[in-house]
Amino acid sequence: MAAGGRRRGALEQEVLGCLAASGRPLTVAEVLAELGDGLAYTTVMTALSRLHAKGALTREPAGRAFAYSLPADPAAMGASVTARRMSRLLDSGEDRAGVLARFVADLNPEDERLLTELLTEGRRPGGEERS
Amino acid sequence: MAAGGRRRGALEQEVLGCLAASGRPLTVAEVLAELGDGLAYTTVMTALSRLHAKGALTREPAGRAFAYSLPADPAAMGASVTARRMSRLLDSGEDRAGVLARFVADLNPEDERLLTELLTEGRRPGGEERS
DNA sequence: CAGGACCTACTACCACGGGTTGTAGTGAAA
DNA sequence: TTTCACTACAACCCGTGGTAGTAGGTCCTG
Repeated sequence: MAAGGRRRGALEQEVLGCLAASGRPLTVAEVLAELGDGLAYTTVMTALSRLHAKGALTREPAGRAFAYSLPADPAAMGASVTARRMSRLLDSGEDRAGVLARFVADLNPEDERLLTELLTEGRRPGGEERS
Repeated sequence: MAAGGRRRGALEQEVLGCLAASGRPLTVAEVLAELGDGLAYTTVMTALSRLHAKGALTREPAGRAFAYSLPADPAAMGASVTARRMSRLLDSGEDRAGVLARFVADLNPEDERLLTELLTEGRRPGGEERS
């Protein structure tokens, strides 16, 4: 980060603000134009891509670009980010089944009920891209 | 950490080594005696307690002390640590159900099958203390 | 058709700060 | 005296986030 660059998280917050103000999916180029800070295209692209990778944004193809948007339910962003982090932890280990077994063992009965429902009735949160 | 203290992770490794060499659960005092480094009781106690808190060790009451031991299957330590980290992530959020729903949505069919089994047949890894 | 614009994935470097770990004291209880 | 939970401080370092270039591919225009 060169002198004069943003504080940690500041760019991401600006990007999120753009998307919230827009109310429709935006491509990297559109966000870049909105920010108007002389940033490199790839800086904004990386920010959007990272936000998507950590579950904070959804994206859909728009021509040969991607258009990024906030989750349908913005309040769900936190849940999505946390879930993705959990998934990454699960992926980082070697004994996947062992991890899952222990994770489940620590759940409370309410959680178990919910999971059972989700797994048996195939309910899924909708509208999010599967990577 | 005062000058001459251990590198990060070294104390934990020594403690784990004690437990592995012993082959039976050890109390803080016993580990302290084994290490024999002039450490404060509470230093060793904190190390053991933290290892337990992150899922690396199990413990059982031994009088008014706790006796710590490696998991029954030492290979399972990694899985236990990862599972605990996942649990802590889940606990850190606000929308528990939303997190779980999204986490499950990202699982592969094999994982789902396993989870379904665990949840419906009540299988649990045995011998570990529930906190 | 060639060149430029646009886009992505990949890569890389740097700053930073939050989480982890070593160390240990205190207070209360047994 | 021993033990635990709680608390606290300092050092460290890994993951995160800002920044941006490169390579390869697609599309559009002159």
